[in-house]
Amino acid sequence: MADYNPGSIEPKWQRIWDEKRSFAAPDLPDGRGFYCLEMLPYPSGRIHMGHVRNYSIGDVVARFKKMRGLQVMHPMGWDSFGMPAENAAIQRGLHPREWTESNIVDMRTQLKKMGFAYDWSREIASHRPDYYRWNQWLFIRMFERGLAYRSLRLVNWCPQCATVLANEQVEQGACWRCGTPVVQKSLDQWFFRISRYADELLADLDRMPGWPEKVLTMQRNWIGRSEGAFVDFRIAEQPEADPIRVFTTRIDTIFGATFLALAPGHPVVRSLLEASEGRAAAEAFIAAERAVPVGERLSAEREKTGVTTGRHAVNPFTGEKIPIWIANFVLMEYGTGAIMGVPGHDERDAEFAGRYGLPSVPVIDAEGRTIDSGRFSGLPCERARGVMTQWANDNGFGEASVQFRLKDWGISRQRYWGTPIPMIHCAGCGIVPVPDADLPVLLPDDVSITGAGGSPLESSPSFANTTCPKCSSPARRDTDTMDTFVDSSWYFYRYLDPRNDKAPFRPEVARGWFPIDLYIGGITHAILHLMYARFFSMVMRDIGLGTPGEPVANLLTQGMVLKGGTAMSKSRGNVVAPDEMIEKYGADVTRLFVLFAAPPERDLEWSESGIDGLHRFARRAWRLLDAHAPAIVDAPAPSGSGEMRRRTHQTLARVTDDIDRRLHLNTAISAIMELVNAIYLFAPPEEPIASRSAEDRAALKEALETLTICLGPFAPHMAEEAWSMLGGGAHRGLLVDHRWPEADARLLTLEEVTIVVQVNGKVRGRVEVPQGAAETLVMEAVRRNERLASMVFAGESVRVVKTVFVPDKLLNVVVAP
RNA sequence: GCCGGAGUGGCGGAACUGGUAGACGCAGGGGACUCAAAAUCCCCCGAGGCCUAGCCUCACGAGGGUUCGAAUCCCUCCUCCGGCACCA
Repeated sequence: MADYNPGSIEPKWQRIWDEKRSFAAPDLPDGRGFYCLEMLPYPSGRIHMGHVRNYSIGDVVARFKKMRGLQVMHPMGWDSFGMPAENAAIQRGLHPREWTESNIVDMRTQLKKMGFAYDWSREIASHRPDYYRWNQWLFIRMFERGLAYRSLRLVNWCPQCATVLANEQVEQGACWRCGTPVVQKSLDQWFFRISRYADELLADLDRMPGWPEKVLTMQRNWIGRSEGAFVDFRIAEQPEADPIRVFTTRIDTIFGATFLALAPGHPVVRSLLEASEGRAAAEAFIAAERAVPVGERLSAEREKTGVTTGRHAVNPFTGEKIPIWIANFVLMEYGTGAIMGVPGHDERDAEFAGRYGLPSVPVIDAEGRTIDSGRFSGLPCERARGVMTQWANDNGFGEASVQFRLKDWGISRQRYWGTPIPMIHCAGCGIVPVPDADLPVLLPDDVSITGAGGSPLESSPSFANTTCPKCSSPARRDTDTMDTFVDSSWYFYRYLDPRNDKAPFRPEVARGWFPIDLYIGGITHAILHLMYARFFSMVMRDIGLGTPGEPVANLLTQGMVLKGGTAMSKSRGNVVAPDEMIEKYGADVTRLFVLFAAPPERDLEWSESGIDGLHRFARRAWRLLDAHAPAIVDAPAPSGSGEMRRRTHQTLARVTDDIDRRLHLNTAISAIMELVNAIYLFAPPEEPIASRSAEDRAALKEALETLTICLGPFAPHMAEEAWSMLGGGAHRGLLVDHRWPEADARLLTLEEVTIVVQVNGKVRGRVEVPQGAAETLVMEAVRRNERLASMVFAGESVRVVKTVFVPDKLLNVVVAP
């Protein structure tokens, strides 16, 4: 008799799994592979409860699939480039590399203490040259295909972080990291042409049943496809100049256009204003707009203001001259930066027109047909759009067009702790990629990291100064680094071939393991990371790396771990440290709690009494196993069909289905709890089992073994210890290598079943009948039941209208007075 | 505003394909063991009512509908959470 002591059994089994390389995955699966992936952590220093939850969910699935006989790929690594390392360097004078490496050591130790079944031989870390070298290699391949390009662009600039932010990193006009309002700045930047894949990224979403609807919707919104048309408006005062092109989704309302509006940054503005008396006022307006931070500029609440140019556009459909305005609500970033204003059918245009006294002309009637639209009058809107677009096309002043909200991905960062962009700027040759043979371009060490603006790499002469690979004359390296989202966009391929120094990975391993069977991570990555990961997979496919277009077959977005209703965070002081929980309860109980307290996709409220409950359960299960194991080690296989056996197989069936099909890990655990309760009643630990019948002992052995197997994925250490006790010692194989059994279907059904009897749909009683009994037999039983019979067969007063019979479950008798 | 998700006991949550609403756990109550306590084990635990060994009525955000039967399907509405949002 030994108390449940996780402090001793957990390290013991962790060591044994490690020594036996229990979780090593083959480079290539033999056709029965399962890739179970969890989002890799940033090595901030400590594992938090969110990690524990995320990785516990994945670990249950990985261990279960392995026991099911699949070859499981379950790797772990580090998303180890990023700003916190630089901040630590500034604050503590540590080199980002030292800080990062030491955090990795600490966090790896913590993960190992949780007993996660990772193949640690595949561990990767994105800050190491053998990883980021392939970021550079991929960048150059993308450059060669026009997928990486340089462009001077107004960018989102965070004054606090002194860096450029992608649109995706701007949240309500503020920096996603520090919350500082973002401003506009014009900078030469590298971009990835994700827009080239917009159609594919969108279309695939309709064929991804393994992703949550929520995420699919978020991605659809983000891509923001809209169908419409370009229409060219000539400038009345400058008939020889290029016309102004607008984008509209409502060409059917063009007869109601009463003005044309340009974004303040539209390139035509300059020539338009030449010799215009409104020039001074217009330029003042444009200058004022430029000073407005991006976030404020894009806010829908902002008042719509503008200024007239004094020029006019000619509506190609009507020949009418309409005034050209510059308006703050027209965005250069979307469409053509120019719109036609239709106050009659667009709220924003109406607001603007109202302010400046521009007319409003309705051109759609109540039935949704065009009116006062010349030869196009009387058509339903939808049809009018097609006809009018065609007409514009035929006459050379327009064409159908599809616009996307999705912008190309700006990846240049003026930071130190990231992948150096492998490009060289030569005065004679222009922009030249670093030859593959010279990769990786290493991050230099002679850099002072101050946190001031600009790229830290510029402060390293040894880095910045180089020679042109083409002409050998002195040249300068690009001193920006890549957005760290690049690192995490393809890491899951590198796990498959982590030490390959010839290529990012071999195409055959990607083909063999992909797509990822289950990817688990936070909903916070629903857009950014998961969109980029899809994009990269498509790009790598097109480069010929053997990747599928869609890398992830099934996605699980797990909820947050809350305390007191809010996310755990240092600033709120409501953080529960996983270490302390392991110390106090052990890894198994910690795992059980985070899995039991809520279904995986929902938020989970941390509760001290809740974890106590799971601790109680673990000890309870342990007492049973510990008390009975010696007496039933040699028990034979059971042959009967008693209640204990039925409960055992029922539990096995439920747990199997809950993990395999439903991913309802909380109900799987509750099923195991029910089995423990049932075994307690069948064979309390304090009553010796030796005096019971052989069949009882056999049934108990089966129950305890099944309990142990079911506990395996959830509380693996305790289960492994119990497994060795039930096998009479360590000489039987490990539980992690044991085959997960099938429930015996014959034992799942009862000989006698309880049929619910309803009268007019209300439950009125129950009758016992043999399993599979026909309706007539059930009716007989009802007739024998005094109470039910009085309701159903009360002579003249009631009449049975019909019956509804569900075999082995329910009989509904419909009666009328 | 548009799009998604969700509303079930004191609490976390079950109820999968329309078929006994509240599994399992927490909190609470009672009992057993104990000199006592802790630990442990067993039982009770939605609300109201009555002719109180039992039975009835109500109850799954609100209201309607479909159905023999609805937490589950349909319609309308309310609330909360999340995403997008001057995107033409």
